[in-house]
Amino acid sequence: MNNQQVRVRFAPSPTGYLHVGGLRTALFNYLFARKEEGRFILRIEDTDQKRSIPGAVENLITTLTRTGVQHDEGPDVGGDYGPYIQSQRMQIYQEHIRKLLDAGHAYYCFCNEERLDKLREEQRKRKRPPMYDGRCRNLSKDEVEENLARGVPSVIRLRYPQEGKTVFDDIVRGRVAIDNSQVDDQVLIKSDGFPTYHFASVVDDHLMRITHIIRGEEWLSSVPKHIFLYESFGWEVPAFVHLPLLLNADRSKLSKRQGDVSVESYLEKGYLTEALLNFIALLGWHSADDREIYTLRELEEAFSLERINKAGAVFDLEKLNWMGGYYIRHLDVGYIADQARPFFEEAGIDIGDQEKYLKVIATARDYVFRLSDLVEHARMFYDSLVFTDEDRSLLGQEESKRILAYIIEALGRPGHWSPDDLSRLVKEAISDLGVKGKGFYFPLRLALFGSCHGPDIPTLIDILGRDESIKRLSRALHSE
RNA sequence: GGUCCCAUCGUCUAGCGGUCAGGACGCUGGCCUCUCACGCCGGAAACCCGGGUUCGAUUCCCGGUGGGACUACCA
Repeated sequence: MNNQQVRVRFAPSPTGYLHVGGLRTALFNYLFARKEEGRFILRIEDTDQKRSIPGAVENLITTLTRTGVQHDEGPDVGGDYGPYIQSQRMQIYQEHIRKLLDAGHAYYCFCNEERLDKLREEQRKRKRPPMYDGRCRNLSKDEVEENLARGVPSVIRLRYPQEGKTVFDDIVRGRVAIDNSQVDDQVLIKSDGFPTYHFASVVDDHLMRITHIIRGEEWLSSVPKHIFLYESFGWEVPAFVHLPLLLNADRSKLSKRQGDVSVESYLEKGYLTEALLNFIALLGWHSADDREIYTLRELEEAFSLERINKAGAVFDLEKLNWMGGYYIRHLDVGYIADQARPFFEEAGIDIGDQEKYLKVIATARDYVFRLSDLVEHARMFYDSLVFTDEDRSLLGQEESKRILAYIIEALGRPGHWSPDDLSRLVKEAISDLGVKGKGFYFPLRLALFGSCHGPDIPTLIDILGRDESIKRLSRALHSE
């Protein structure tokens, strides 16, 4: 497969949402494809009828697209190797299982679930690995025909060799060897006629000309089955790349129950896709230098399979938060403002004044790590302020009143107030009134912003504008 | 239980025989500043254990321990 074009795929099952581990897998596939000028394919693995959820495919595509991890071929955009939804490929699986059956690499099995359960239970009790005992492995042709004719429910199993061992090379793990005696006669076709993952993915990966299988480490131990299938068909075996798992804080495989695992939920909370992607890229991959901040485009350039880590990586929310804040502060203000707009609309805040809105975002973004938090840090620029008794007591002091009155009077004078003018005004006020430090700033900030702590006074007045500032100061002055 | 995978600060990681074991998050001290936040500067913090190989092992090999994954007619 030397000069072949690189083709990789992300093959999620449509369970309703995109798992962050899935996004990481998708991202690494995507990055490798871009880096190698190959193709990134999206394939839907919906062979489990029970787990398929309506609308899940659309949602998956929407989310993937939102993050920028864009596929070149898939159910929505098509391609030369479709259909890209497995439930629409039943014919293909039927044809291929026939070949396996004819060649003796697969066989019908009529064991029912009850017998299988009992078998496994006993094996477990005897501390033997739970595996199919091969009862139907050597059924005569007649017996099979008869059972089929009688309509006995059946599955089709892989006739996996019981001797020898399978050795293969994984790009991140190196050489891996597994004894064939450890490998089960995996079900290939379920009693409902649908293929299992193992069968469908091998057939599709071959038919779709996949060159590198990049997926989670949980698949590592089933590679021998897959290799045996490729060889049974006489197909070339693709390269394997098993990614380290994403972990909970307790180092178990990342799962819900221990926090959010759906990409949608992070997006809903207002994490920027830029931050999420950058953060996730660093879970299991790292460049040789100390660089950690990358745009998607930069990742496409820097990525390589060789620098993928072997050990699992804990999904550390703290670091994601930091990165979220970093991106909110460093990306273009206008862009951040646009991205944040839906959150303000949802909160019912009128952000019609674009100039003011931009100034608000420019200030508020110093305080947050997600878009949704921007709302809470911007509220006081839009809503009328609510004072506590303690606030009133501070505002009611003589000195506070003098300060407020002074600024009200000054702002009331005709003319335009630039931020520089406002800084000058503050300095003059301090010297004229003979009050400084917190004694000066706290009442003012409280009156304008609703809190003693926050942005500096010129910034506040500049954002609010002269009229609103005077209004707030006056209200505070008469707040008793 | 069996098989496989993995093992550097709490977390993400750099390291590919000789380094004061580097960076980032978090924590922490300071600076900036009226305050908060941002930002900047500094600090504490790691090579799982035991054998080898070697002049010398975090690094190579073996064993142990620990953790994880898989062990379905789920993917």
